[in-house]
Amino acid sequence: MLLISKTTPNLWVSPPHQIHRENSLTYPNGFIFFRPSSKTPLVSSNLYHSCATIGTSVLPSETIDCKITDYNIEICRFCELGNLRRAMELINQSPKPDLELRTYCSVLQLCADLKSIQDGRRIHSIIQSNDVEVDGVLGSKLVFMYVTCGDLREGRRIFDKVANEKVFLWNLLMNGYAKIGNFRESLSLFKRMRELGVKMNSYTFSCVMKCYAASGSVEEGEGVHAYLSRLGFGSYNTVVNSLIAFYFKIRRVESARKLFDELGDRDVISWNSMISGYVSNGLSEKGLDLFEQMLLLGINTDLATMVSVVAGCSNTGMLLLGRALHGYAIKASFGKELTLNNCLLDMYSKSGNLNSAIQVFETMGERSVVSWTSMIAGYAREGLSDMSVRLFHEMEKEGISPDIFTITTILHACACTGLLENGKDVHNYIKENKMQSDLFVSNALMDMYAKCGSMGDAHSVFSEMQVKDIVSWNTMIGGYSKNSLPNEALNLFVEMQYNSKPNSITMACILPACASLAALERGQEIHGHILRNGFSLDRHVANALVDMYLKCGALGLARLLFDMIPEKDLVSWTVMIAGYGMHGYGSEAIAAFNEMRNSGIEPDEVSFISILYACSHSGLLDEGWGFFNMMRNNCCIEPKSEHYACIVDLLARAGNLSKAYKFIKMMPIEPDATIWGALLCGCRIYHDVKLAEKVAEHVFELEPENTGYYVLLANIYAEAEKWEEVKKLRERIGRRGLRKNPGCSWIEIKGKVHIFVTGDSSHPLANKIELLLKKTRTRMKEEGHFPKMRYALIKADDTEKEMALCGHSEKIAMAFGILSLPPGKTVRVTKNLRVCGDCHEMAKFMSKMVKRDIILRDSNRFHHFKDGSCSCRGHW
DNA sequence: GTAGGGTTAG
Repeated sequence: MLLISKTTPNLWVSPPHQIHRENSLTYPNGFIFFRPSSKTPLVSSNLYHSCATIGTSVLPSETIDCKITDYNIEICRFCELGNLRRAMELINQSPKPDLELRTYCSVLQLCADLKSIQDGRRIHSIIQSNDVEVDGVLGSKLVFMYVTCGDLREGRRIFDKVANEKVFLWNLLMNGYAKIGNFRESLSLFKRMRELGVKMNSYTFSCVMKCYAASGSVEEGEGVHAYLSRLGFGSYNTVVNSLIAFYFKIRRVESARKLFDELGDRDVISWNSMISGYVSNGLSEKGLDLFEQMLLLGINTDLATMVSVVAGCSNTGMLLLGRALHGYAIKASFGKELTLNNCLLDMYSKSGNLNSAIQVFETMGERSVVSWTSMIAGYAREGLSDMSVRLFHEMEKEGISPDIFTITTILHACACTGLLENGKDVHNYIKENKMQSDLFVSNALMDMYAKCGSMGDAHSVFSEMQVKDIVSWNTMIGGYSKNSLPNEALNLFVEMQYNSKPNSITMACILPACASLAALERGQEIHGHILRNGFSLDRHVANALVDMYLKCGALGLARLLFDMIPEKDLVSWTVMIAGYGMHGYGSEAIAAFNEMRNSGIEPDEVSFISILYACSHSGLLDEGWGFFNMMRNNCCIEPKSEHYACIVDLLARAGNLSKAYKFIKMMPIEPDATIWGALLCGCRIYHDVKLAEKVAEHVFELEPENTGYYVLLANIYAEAEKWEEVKKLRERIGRRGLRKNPGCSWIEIKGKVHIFVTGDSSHPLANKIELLLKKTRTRMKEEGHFPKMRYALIKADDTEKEMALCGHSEKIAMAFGILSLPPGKTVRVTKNLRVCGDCHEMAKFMSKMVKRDIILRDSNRFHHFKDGSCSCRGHW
């Protein structure tokens, strides 16, 4: 037996005797589905058109006698037969003053039925030229004709003139406005009705509730609900159906359910409203349960049922049921229905069956903008953004104009794979078609620029937006955070609070900014905000908090928060493992990794990067190799350049420089600058100038603009006192017009960030800082620690070198921290580059001398200095 | 003579 429903499987596969055979279809796989009702819009409108055509053929024009005595009777006869062409011909032939009111009415009715606005206008002008008074029944007919044919403006003009008390016309206009999305006008007509005391009916209330649902007006909607109940319309199923849709729209699922439960005569629309309501409120399972009940109760289903159920299938990943419905739809001749095909296409693409989606797309007869958009989204979902872009151009060639959904989808596709140039083309399209006023479009545009790393462009979109919502702010803040512009992120976060109330997503966006600055106090402030607003239950927020504390050096606090996460996901574990790694707790990282696997969570490629880095920061060579092999052999994850870089790093740090070199040469992928860079770092640690030169050439070729690598090689030369080579390299950097990224360190004290650059003497406490550093140096010498001259990097005598060493920014920041913070408080310093060896020595000594912990975060990892030693144990 | 439910998204 085949199971589709997880909840009540046996109900889906009923034995044949339990159902009404004449009303069902049985499939070889055991599925049984009821036939839908025959009511489909397509069939009924076709039927109408066929009748009109028959009218023409039965009464060809030759059979009409030219000597007609009563034109009115003849015209009305043609109208009854639906032959508008002949009716119009006769009107043109007839002596105008003879035409009667009922004749005008009949022709106008037919014009409305056949949606022939030209003929309708012609009749209107005949009426005007004959000076017939437009009032009462004729006025109504004209309004009816214009509104039905889509000329709402002219219909409204006549409506206002004839001052109608007929509820039918009010309803007609209200619905006309609702259909074109002008809910405000529709509702203002409703208010006018109330003022004038026009007697309302169920049509009025259905329309009004639809408008409130669309505009999301909660209080007004509830008010009208109470009003219509008082008037006794609370039991009309058309009214209740629209109330159900209203409550689902404002996400009051329980209220909708209650109305449905209390509704006496439910029809297929009531059921469909419930199913689609559940599906669009993220409760697809409940929607599918109702569908099941519908089948069991033998209630007819129609196209709309199919559409909602297919949408429910794609949300719950119940592809098996979806496929069965697809087969059924074809047999029930829904196979050509555009909406259903769009739904099926979306279902296949969301469930990862791009090929099935393509098949639906290729075979569907009619394609709308929705079909194209779903297909573009489908390719983007699979990471095939190039295909998305291609399809976008193709649809334009086919004459289908992209709408705002298409635009946001194609922007998302560009964002996913960093297609900045294509994204800019879309931006031009947006400008040409004046779509930038749409909030979704502008938000997607900013997101695209942010993901492509172009924050300048993102900001110009942001600043030009007339209306911003919370998504706009979050996108910008998150963009700055991810693009290493934490100060911009924090500034914008402050500005945001004057305009919009932050939500949990804002928190997850701003925390990485605190993390990258190691701004612990700012981070703690935001943590307070999170607690006060109850955002701590959000998974993303909880993970971002742990990450922030880890990167601010508060490992213990981070672990505490990590332990408090009730359901740790892959991200939580990966963050924690990486945290242990950067703090030098390799074995704890390994323990966490194993704990994660024991709890049933399988590592992905990112968690392997974390664990491999943890191994390299603790010098755990064998363990690192173990994880690298586990990844390839047990987890079948193909290593990427980051993983190879970790292994090179591990080998190089352990001193296996030539092995690392051979490893790079044997890699199945082309090594990038990071991989060679890892080996270059190793060359520095083991002072291998010869290999360094060879490696550096690879690096310079791959990333000629990255000054960090030139500086690294310059340092290797300087440490070997090859001053001539240092000079040459400096010249080479100068020729390329490159400037060295200046080293700087910062420390946060009482919420204020103090930044120091190399040789900084601008600080008010500069003298005291210098004094403390000199005192420390003297004490160090007394105890036999001499300055590491090779780190001075300039050719000078020892006194000058000593002075240059003292000027390193991390030393100044540490000394300032010791002077400014109360005794016993941990000094936390962050540096944008790697810590220098001499500073590292001095930090160890200082921690013992002034009896306090110093935590230094450099660009690579954390160093906890305590009682004269460092947590890195030389692995850095 | 009118209506109520149906697909695409940040």
